[in-house]
Amino acid sequence: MENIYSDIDSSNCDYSYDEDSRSSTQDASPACSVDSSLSGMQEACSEPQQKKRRRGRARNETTVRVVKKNRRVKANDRERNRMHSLNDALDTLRTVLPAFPDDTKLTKIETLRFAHNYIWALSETIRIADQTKTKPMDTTLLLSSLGCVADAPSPGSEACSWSSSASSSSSPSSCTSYPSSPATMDDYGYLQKDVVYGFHNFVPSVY
DNA sequence: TAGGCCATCTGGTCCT
DNA sequence: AGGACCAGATGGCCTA
Repeated sequence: MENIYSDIDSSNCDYSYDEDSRSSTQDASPACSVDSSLSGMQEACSEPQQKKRRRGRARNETTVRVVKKNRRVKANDRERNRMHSLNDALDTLRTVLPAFPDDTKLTKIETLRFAHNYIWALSETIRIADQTKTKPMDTTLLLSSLGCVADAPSPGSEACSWSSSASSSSSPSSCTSYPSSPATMDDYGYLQKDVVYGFHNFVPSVY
């Protein structure tokens, strides 16, 4: 990607990033040390030799560059914080999702898909519970409604697998193909977890 | 070593 | 004008 500051005369003050260290944030250091506040950048980079030539115009150009650079650095900082907050939200989301036995951290896309399907599963649970209000709660029925085989063991057993006749109730649009879901999630390959149980069967969202 | 995931930078666009 | 949001590009790290 083109660096907007790459046209800066290196004999003057090289504000352009080192191409090799550009992407590493913390250690991404421009050739001319620039902190996020950019305070004192001009002073640190300007030299008496440069002050001599094309004084007025050069200073304007430099000022413009510094202003641009300042904005860019601030924008980068904001973007970094924005992404950090997004990651924090994902972490929070992970904490309310059932954990995998091997404690493997879900990737971002896995977290979103899992959450999506988990919500749908819980909604189905509520729906079935409402339907059977007059009867005592039946775990087997719930599991069946969630797509697990009728004789599925309790969550925690890896024997719980998708049934080919899952609930016909309305589900999120991306889940409409659940009834035709494969017996094993490996067929989708969305999540390469060896041990999947209970609600984890909902991880392989059909997108 | 290839591929997946991730963090970061960057410029464009939209919104306030 | 400046901030938020977004998507593309890039490079590092890790794993099969």
